[in-house]
Amino acid sequence: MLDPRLFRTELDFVKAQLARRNFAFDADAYIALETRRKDVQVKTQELQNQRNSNAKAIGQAKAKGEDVQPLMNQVAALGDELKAAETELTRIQAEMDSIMSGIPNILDEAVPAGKDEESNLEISRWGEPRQFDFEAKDHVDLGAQLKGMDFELGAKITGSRFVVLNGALARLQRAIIQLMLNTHTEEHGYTETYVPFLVNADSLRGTGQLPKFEADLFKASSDPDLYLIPTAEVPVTNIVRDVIIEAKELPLKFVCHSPCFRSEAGAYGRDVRGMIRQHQFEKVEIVQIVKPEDSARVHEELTAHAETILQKLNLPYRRMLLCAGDTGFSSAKTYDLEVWLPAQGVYREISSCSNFKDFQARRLQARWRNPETGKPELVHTLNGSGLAAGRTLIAVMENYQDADGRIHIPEALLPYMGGLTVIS
RNA sequence: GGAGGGAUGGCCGAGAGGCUGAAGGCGCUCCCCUGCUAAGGGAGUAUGGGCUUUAUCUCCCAUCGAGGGUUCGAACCCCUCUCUCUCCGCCA
Repeated sequence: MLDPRLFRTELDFVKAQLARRNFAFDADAYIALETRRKDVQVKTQELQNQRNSNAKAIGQAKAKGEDVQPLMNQVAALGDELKAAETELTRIQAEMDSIMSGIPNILDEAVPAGKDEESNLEISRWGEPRQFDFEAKDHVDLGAQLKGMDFELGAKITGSRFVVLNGALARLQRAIIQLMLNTHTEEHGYTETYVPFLVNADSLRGTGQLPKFEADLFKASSDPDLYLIPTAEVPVTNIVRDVIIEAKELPLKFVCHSPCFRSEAGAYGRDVRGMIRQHQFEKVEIVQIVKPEDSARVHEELTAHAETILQKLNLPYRRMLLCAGDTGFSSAKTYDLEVWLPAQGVYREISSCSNFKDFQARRLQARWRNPETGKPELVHTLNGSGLAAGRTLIAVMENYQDADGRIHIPEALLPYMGGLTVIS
């Protein structure tokens, strides 16, 4: 959610910024509605004021034992008018709320123009893609050969885009998760959290998935509606919903491993092969709640925390700054980390690290008490995958394969593999 | 799943149709007192919104778990929902 004051005072700026995202914003309609809101709100509050002072006068007259009938007659007409005004105000506010909650965040100045991933900007590159003296297999072939990755079984049990991992590959994924959790807690100062994987609609509104992106979510048929989390970002960031945090508590740093569930209706036809795009996958998420002045610096740090995992696994990657058209709805600035996948010879997204600034915080009413003003002010929220575990599994398999299709365990994972050094 | 109790400010807790945005206590902040510590005295201490060119104060509106209703007037009465506690049942 953007600051409504920004719309009142700097409408041209807002229009220009939203245009960068190709977001069509009907400023005239907005102004008309806002003008109406102001009129109706002022009128409503005046009527409420009248009602309150009338009621008070009646109360006082009654206490003195005076006849209240003349006063009662006087206020009789007020009720209907007030009710009508209140109804109208509620309707207008709901309409404005619906418009506001559909407007994306304003992009950081550093975000390059562009309509899709073609315009993303490469910031840095780490590691050298390994030269293979044989034809590198992709994770699907490797997984089948090792009898540790079964998509048909996933389809039988549930449906398409689900997988069953078995034996050493299942353990390898767990080892990857362990490495990530231990690194972020022990080296980067994050607090490990365990959260619900089903969340209510308020939580999804808080982080920006609702109302616009319901089609991407799995909804449980319960009363009230609950949704499977698309990322741990949702429950973890909602820890601070409706909370005023003391300045000395900041920054809050959480790391959370969770399964993620994405319906992604309409995504069929893209990345159909293998574990790249599944309805369910494992991810380790890092989240920070910070003072506004710190968020730009923390965004760099948090991205570096995710990069640490790739470096420990010695996986070549590059850091991309997403362009305007590719940056998510709630984000002001996003870095994607893309890992090298040798079978396809491409870099593929394995982490997305975003600075939401106060966009989520405003929806969440997540605030801190600024000691300088003594007032509650919005915090900034950030998060990043640190990393997507399923895709990390793929990357390890493909980058650490040998000519026989065996997987050599990266050194950083050896402590978690119970003595296993090669999966064959 | 069944029966019953509860939800009020940072915390505890009074309040049972009108002068209650809310007694009292604790905590916190500032001031006074004090050689230091302790004790004591005084003042302040919810959030969102509106109006205003902006800011601050005053002012106005809303909020006592959430949403409806009754009423001139609701923390208080009625209905629905959520959460929570106790007991019973079931259970990893």
